[in-house]
Amino acid sequence: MKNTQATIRDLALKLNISISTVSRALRGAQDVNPETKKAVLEMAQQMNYEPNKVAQSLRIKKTNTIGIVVPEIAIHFFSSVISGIQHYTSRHGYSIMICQSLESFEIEKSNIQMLVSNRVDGLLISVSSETREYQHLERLMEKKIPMVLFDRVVDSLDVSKVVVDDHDGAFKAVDYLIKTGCKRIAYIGGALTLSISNQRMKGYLDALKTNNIPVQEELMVFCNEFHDEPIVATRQLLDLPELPDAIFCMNDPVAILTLQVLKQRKIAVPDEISVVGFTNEPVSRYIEPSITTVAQPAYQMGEAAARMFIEQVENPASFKPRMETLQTELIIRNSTRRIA
Amino acid sequence: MKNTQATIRDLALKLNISISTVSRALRGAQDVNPETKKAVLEMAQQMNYEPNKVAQSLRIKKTNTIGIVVPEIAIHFFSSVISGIQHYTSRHGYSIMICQSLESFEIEKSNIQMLVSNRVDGLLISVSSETREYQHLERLMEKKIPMVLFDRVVDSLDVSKVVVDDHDGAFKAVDYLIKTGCKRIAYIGGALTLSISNQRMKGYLDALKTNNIPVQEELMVFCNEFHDEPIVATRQLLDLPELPDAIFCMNDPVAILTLQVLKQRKIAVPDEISVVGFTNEPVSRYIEPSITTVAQPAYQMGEAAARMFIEQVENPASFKPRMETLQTELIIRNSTRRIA
DNA sequence: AACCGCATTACAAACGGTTGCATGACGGTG
DNA sequence: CACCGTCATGCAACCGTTTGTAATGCGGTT
Repeated sequence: MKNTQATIRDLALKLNISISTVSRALRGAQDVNPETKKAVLEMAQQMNYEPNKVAQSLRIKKTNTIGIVVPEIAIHFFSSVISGIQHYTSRHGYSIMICQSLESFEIEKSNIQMLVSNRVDGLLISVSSETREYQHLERLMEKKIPMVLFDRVVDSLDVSKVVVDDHDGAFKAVDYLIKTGCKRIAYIGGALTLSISNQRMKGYLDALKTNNIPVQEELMVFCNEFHDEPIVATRQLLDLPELPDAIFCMNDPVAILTLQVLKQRKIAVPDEISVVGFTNEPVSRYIEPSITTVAQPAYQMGEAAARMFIEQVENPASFKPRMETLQTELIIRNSTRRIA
Repeated sequence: MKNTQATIRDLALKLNISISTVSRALRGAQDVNPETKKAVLEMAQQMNYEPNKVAQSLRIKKTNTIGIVVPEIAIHFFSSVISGIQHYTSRHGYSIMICQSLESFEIEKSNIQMLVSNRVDGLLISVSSETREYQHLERLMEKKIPMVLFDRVVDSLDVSKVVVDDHDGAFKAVDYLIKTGCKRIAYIGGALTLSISNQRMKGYLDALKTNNIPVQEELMVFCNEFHDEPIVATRQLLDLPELPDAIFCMNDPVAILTLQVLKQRKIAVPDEISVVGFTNEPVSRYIEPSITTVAQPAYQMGEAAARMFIEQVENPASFKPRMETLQTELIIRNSTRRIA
């Protein structure tokens, strides 16, 4: 943003024509003499002119920038989603501005405020695990700022969403565990305020029900964060009078911690206890034992969210919020027994 | 960017005072009556006013946005660097705009152009592996746009840089291998156009030299990408008349591929061949065997780059480009033998 | 010669802020 | 009473574009 940057006015001065003509020439308008146009383009090239998007944005009231809020960028799942978003939006001329909430509600709010202040054309958001009020999102809706929620969505809001079929993913995982002969299947989940936690738990419960296995309250534990609590949770399960024969973890990081505790206690996986994760983080493939997990199509989720967003901005009148559900895939590895 | 957003003019109208007074009140200027100020702030609150940063940026010629270009966001190392950058810059009021080059020179150029067009206050760049001309960066320097290169830097340019002591890291790794008794140590590296490849190779060579081990050309192979070529490279090494007793890989992904080939060929690690990686990706800790690797302080690198950048923008006159070198740490795991 | 239509170009007003300078009111001073 | 400094506020220009509308020139008609 230095004075070294040429402006449209500089070009006009040099060529001795008006600013508006230069502007029209640059954007290839119809009613400008081919020769003038040529001269302008050459001069632009020569003076190394770069259009000032800030001025453009102000004038046309559109920044061609989209704001993204994720809990943490360094989590593989989210950076993959972002990749997907970027792949799609960049081809439509959008830049992206990224913020991390670091799972803090306050930071999430200020992130959004900042993005709105920067007049992004819309927002793609995955809410923090701390978020349980939604006025900040409702305000966006009032202001008619296009928004798409992904992965960590808010059920009660009538906005566009892209999610994974968490219920089905969990169901498939637990159903598989049962087919391998497991009967006492435990569940380590997240706070039920998060829709995904809820869905995964329901999938777990439904799989039990479908297979006529009674639900045991003692086999269900919940964590608010996924660094320390899962360790406590696992120990709690292992201290039960009767051991579980499988543990379904709500995501891979939890599964990894669970495996560590099992290793410490010298419990054989999968012979004594099977473990299943969720997400298919790259690690889960390489860890010993490799983890059976429910793969989420992160990149595709990003693309889908981006697609919905673009539809929405290009067609604000006719667009109706909708929810898109992506399917998961159960990836069978070595932390579970084989089907007999 | 809808008409639903209140402007400073709307506030002025409502309060029946001038635009400039509102502006001054909002930014807490000195010479505005406390009461007026209070009224303005209240009205702003009430009307849900959000300053338009686009207009601000245009006027003050500063966007408080910084552009980042990385090869790929979904690589843990880079997303960690970005985390570090964001942590530091957000506290200084900067937003970040992120682009991925996907290791393509052309995309890298267009990324940079786009960011310049958006008038970011500066750029933090890690160049693509394809990049071997630097006019696009030189142009930035001519335009006096602050820039900091990190990790994948360009030696020949006189700009600020943050790197890891690749030479030392490689040296420590190879030296350790030698201390564990290895004598025929192979190296799988990247294209020497990348400064980091170069430095790591030199570290390898110097470690051999220091320990009076002759360099064998046949033990050094180079890859242009890290998905398929490392597999070929490893096989090539294993087909030598005399097997190596260690392989030093230029990064963890290569090490993982190497381990796979070794597993296929049923060669015991580390008993027959030791393997060392570089970067300390999270996977390398969990894979079997866990990989001895040279840890790079990614997050700190981001912070350092951000710090240098801020210094530069806040103090453009006195700032001199400099290079900051961060130290690595050798993390010993199970892919190498113990020191006797 | 006056007029018209057409292609091309210039003018000027926005967009939403910031900021130097002028203005006005007011109390104090000589 | 004229003058002055201070405080608070308003005016207007500006940032770099876009765009509706007016102006210009010109060849062709009547």
